[in-house]
Amino acid sequence: MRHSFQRDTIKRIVIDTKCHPTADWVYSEVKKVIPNISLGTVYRNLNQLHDKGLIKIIQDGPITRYDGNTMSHHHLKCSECDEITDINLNNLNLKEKIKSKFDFSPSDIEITILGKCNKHK
Amino acid sequence: MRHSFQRDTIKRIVIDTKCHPTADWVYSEVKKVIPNISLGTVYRNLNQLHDKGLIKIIQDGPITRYDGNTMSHHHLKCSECDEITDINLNNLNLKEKIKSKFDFSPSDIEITILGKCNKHK
DNA sequence: GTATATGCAAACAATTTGCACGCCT
DNA sequence: AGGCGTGCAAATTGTTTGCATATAC
Repeated sequence: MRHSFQRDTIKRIVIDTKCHPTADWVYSEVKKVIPNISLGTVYRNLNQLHDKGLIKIIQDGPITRYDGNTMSHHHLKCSECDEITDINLNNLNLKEKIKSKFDFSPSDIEITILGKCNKHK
Repeated sequence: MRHSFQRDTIKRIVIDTKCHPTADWVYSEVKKVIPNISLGTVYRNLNQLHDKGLIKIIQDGPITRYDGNTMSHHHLKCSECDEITDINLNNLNLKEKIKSKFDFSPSDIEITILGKCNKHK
């Protein structure tokens, strides 16, 4: 992967935010730095960064969001404000349970908890 | 919600299959029974059935799939054959853990385990 | 009779792609 | 020099919507 100012900027923006942005949000942010960047370039680079494992994709219903946190983690999603928060759930031991119970070799586990955050309960 | 042969047929097809179908797959199946049904009708009815809680939606990456199993359950997804399997994981007690640990009121938990099924390990 | 449901086609939104040109190495 | 990256616009895909007609109750 060659160097490009566009990709570096996109990567930095995704990693620097906590907001799990959509491609469109990233596009509008990058434009502040590179006004003539194209949306196609944003998509190509987000996909590329994801393919190389440098960012994650999280599916928020039909909406695709990107996540600069590449550590293993899970998500809380508030049904009132739609805010998505990263959480760590260690010691769940789910992979072992799955392996023994279902004859399936787990590689990754995605958990999303829907509910209400402290501002909306 | 009034009776309609279209909706009944769509509902039966989604409930009778284990394959977590896309709207398009449902469309092609319903056409075998109602050849002149329109794709719009399929979408409208799938959404309506979901709104009434009669079927579930599962998000498979950017692809929306429907699930006739309305019981609480989770999913295994094989990265080789893309097959999605329903599983039950009881006694996880995740809601309690979340509630105490994160100041968040969980209403629903979605777990997808990615990995390889017994045919592909 | 009235409201909901349907078929059809157009509209819409999100994402991808083809192409000519530009820039990194 | 050669190939990857970019901007632009068109194409593609998945889903929704407006409208006139048909159907359930």
